[in-house]
Amino acid sequence: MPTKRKPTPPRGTARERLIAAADELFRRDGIAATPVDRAVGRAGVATMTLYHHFSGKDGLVVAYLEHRHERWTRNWAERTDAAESTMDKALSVFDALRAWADSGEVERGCAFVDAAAELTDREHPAWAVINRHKAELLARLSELTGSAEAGERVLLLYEGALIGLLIGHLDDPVGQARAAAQTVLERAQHQ
Amino acid sequence: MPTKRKPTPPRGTARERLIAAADELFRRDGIAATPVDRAVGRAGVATMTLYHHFSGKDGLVVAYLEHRHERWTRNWAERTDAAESTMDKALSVFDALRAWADSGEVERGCAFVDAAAELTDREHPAWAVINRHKAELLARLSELTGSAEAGERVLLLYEGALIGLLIGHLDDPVGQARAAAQTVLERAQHQ
DNA sequence: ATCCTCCTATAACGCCCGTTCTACTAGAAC
DNA sequence: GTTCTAGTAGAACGGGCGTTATAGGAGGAT
Repeated sequence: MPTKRKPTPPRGTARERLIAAADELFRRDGIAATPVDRAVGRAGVATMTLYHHFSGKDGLVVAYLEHRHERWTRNWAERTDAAESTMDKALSVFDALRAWADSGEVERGCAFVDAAAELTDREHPAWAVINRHKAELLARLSELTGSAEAGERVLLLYEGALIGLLIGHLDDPVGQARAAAQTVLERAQHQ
Repeated sequence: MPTKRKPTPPRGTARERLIAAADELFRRDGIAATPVDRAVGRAGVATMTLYHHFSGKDGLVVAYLEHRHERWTRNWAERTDAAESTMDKALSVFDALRAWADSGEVERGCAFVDAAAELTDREHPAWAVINRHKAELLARLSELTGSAEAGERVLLLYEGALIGLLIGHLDDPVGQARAAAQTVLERAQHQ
């Protein structure tokens, strides 16, 4: 167990710094457009260190997406817990998204949508993470809304909001999506 | 005016064949992952021909997106014209999308979303086409639904359906989005 | 017949990228 | 103090890509 190895780029193990650098660069510039050397330089480690910790660039991409998934899941769960009514819990995904967006994390939309668009080869190991992320999202939304159909429709609005954030052609995609979702849910329970 | 130059890859001018090849390859494999030589080979023209007709790969990307935009606009307009009620006209974007998807054009979602995710540099000339496409989409939807807000909400559902088609984690994203949009529009007019 | 335009064919240039090799270093564990 | 682990540094390999240069051919227009 190492106490501290290299204080140059201050905190964390080499592995953590690599993931943090990938998180920043893959998100901002895209996966294909980010050479491993740039991520390695940003993390302040040697090139070989990447290959000691991951299978290669693909492995780093997988770790990056898993890291995103964990952070997002945690962020969303906090919002769900903070909500009081059943309706607010079902809509908490939009509150989490707004907080995410306000913190500047989403200038470029959703990491998983971007990755899905970029990695056209479905055999790429990252697709397993993408599929898992979206499946868990749908499962949780179905649970919170009380029906698979309602969960699916809220998910559609959530993903529409993500595109709105990516392209930036709408004033307030998250607010509009939340309002539309509320309408959809009210209709679902009045019936 | 040439009558016919080269019958090897049967039809169209060199320019048209280049765009057709780009349309196929950029869509299937992604823009960055498609080398110009492959598009050139698919079109059955010489490499230099690409540079006679376009400013380079970027120019071909722009032409590719413009071509997509025109085809989509035509396809959608046909569905709108075929619809009878105001409601069906407002929802015709989903019928157009379903026809598009059934014809196998959308195995990988929306060309504009993919391009937006891939081209992280907003200065890329393709972004002008992306912005124009989404702006026209929103304007037409607002016109058909009768309000900017309703248009925006239908657009969110449309884009959610696109992501559903890209990732393939939903059974029937287009049908669910259409049904949710109908709910949203009914609520909008009862109020 | 000559010109002009469009297109072809091939090769090359310069650059970037993912990965690997080799040899080395510094601290922790024992 | 020796051993082990994790990391470092730098160079190199093999391959791919966008673009350009050169030289030439084929067909309609005049």
